[in-house]
Parts: sequence; C-alpha cells; structure tokens
Amino acid sequence: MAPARTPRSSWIEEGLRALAAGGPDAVRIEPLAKALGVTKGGFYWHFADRGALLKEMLDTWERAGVEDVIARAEREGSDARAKLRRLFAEASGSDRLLRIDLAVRDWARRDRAVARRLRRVDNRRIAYMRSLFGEICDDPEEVESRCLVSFSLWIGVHFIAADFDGRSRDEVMGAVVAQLVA
Amino acid sequence: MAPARTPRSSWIEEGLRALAAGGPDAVRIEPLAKALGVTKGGFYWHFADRGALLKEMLDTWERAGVEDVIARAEREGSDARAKLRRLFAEASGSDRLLRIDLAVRDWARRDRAVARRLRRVDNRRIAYMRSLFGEICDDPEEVESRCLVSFSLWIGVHFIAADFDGRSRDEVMGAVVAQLVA
DNA sequence: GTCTCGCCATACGATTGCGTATGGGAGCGG
DNA sequence: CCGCTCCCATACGCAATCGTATGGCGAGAC
Repeated sequence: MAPARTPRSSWIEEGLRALAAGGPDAVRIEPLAKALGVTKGGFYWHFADRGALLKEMLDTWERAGVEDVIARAEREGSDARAKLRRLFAEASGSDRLLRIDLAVRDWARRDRAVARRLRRVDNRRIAYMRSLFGEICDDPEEVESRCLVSFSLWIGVHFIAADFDGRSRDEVMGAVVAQLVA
Repeated sequence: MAPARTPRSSWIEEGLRALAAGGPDAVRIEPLAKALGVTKGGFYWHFADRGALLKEMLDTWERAGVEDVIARAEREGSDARAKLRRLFAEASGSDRLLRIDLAVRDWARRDRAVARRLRRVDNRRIAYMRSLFGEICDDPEEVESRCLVSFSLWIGVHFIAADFDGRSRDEVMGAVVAQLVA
C-alpha cells in the first residue's frame, strides 16, 4: 500500500498546533483540513468525530509531555543541580510543547477528563522534581516547598505580564532559580 | 424612566460569568440572552456588537481587578506581613473574581489587546506587592525575587493539578508563604 | 490489466451563532 | 390620555461548522 498522504498523525499534529494557538475551541475540523491542504473527507475516515481527535491529541501530549521534559533534563547526565537548571532553562524558551502545555492547563479548568490527565502528568513531573530536590536537600518539607515554588514558577511565569523594577524578567528569574537550587 | 429591566451591567455580569466558565469563546450573545431570560433583541440596543461587550467586560474586570484586591488586603490596616498574608489567603478561595482573572490570563496569550490590559493590571499589582515587601526587606533585588515568586505562586497554584507528598497543597503553600513573609 | 486499499472531493441537511430590521409594550412625565 | 424612552420579541439572511453519504482516483498487489 502507498504511504499515507495525510495520515492520522498529521491531523493530530495540526490539531495540537491549533490548540496551542487558540485553545480547544480553535480545533475545528474544516480549518484543520484547509491547513493540511485537503477537505474534511479524509478526516472522518481516520476519526469517528471531533471528540476522537481531541482525545488522541491529549494522548500524544500526555506521552510526549512527560518523557520529553524529563529526557531533556537528564540528557548529558550530571548532578541534580544542573538538571534542575536545565529544567528551568526550558521555561524561558517558548517552544511548541510549552504552548500546548499552557493551553491544556487552561482547558483542564473546564473539563474534568482533561483535568484528570493533567493531574497524571503533573504528578509525574513533580515526582521527578522531588527526586532532584531530594538529592540536594534533606528536609522533606523543604523539598515539597521548593517543588511547589519551582513548578508554580515554571508555569506561572508565562501567565504573568508584569514588568519588573529595572530588571528583566529573566534576571529576576535567574536570581530566584539560583536560590532554589542552592 | 423605569428602572432598566436588563441593563448593560446585567449583560456584562453574565458575560463575565461565561468567560470564567468557558473562556472568551464561550461568551456568545444568544446563550447569554437565554441565561438572562430574554432574547438578543435587547443586547443590540446596548452594544454595537459582541466585541463591544467583550471590551466592556474587560473594562469592568480591569477596574475591579486592581482596586478590589488591594482594598481587601488593606482592609483593617495592619502591618505589611499581615497584608501579604491576606493577599495569599485570597488565592486559596476560588471566588468569582479569581476565575475571571485566570480566564483573562489565558486569553491574553492569544490577544494583544487583552495582553496589554493584563500588563497594566499586573504591573499595578506588582507595584503594590513591591511596596509591601519593601517594608519588610531591604535588599531591592530580594524584593523583586519575592514579588516574582509570590505572584507566580498566586497564579500558578491554580494551574497545577499535582498532589504533594503526603501533604495537602494548602499545607505546602502555608509553609512557603511563611518563608516568603519572613 | 484489474483489483483493492487508502485517502480525498463533493454535496447535503442540520445546527448555532452573528448582526439587522422592524414592530411592539410597559411605564413615566406632562 | 399621550408621547417618549427603554427594552424586548420575532423574523430574516448569512456564515461557519458538524457529521453523513457517496463516488472517484492513484498506487501497489496479483
């Protein structure tokens, strides 16, 4: 058989792009088809309906969202401090995966099923973070505190629009991170 | 003249409710009208179009979003530490205003005009926070750090779905806040 | 060459929402 | 009682999108 012209993965990928750009409500079949240069005819061959696409998009995100983040921090293995710094470094670059993440996070506030998935992902990420902070910090309560602050910072920074007193956000962020991994 | 039956403010209020519940895309005229028990006939008497409502919703939020928050922290005036604690206490209760705030924050990520407004609001809030932290902390760099962490925590906590190691989120949050206002 | 599989085009009915036009109707000032 | 203001109902045309139905077409399989 011929290689698929517009396979499932294309629809999922394009769907995630739309999600990142405009939230779940922006994931519409016909615009997606237009973006792919086809009509929706093929879509309904791959998927039962719009909901099925949304579900598979989340499946994809859930898989990539945990392993990728951890893998990138673990890469060129070194000590916990360096890994934590790499984790934070990712928060500064606004890449594809991050935008999807933020969109999903907002989406979860109004959809229980999405919230459940997000909880799974967040728990695995926190668990990883906990293991890292555990290596550089003995007090378990302190570990939890740093996890909460780190994660909150990692997410929160992208939702904050404020300027800082004479400093760039990255500067302030850098100072905070230095303290956190101390 | 008779008191307005369904005045502008009703539409704005209902619009904000819809925004909080489902984001900007959920603010549709006809469902709003149904929720108010009328038809859209009256809407177009008050507003030019859907965009005008959105704009006025943001006006309302912008006004309330700064003054209310600060006023509530300032109420029963005491020292900066107590005010900061009151500020954080608000983040735990998930009231109406907070949900609107989160929705606007996500909205700002894909709409420049909204982003500009959010920046104004955030800057005024940060300015207030800075004044509080300035009272209990001499190092200006440290003040900025605490502002970033606090604000990020204030927002970020609501986007995080993770569980914490044997502790409730509020417990962990409490520990962090205690450190921040120390 | 023909068959089949995988994907696409097209056309359709239904729904939802926008914005407009138009005609009330209820209550107050006079 | 009259008129005016404020607000609402209704009906319309338009656009976007959903999901369905049906048929076509290109490329390997045989």
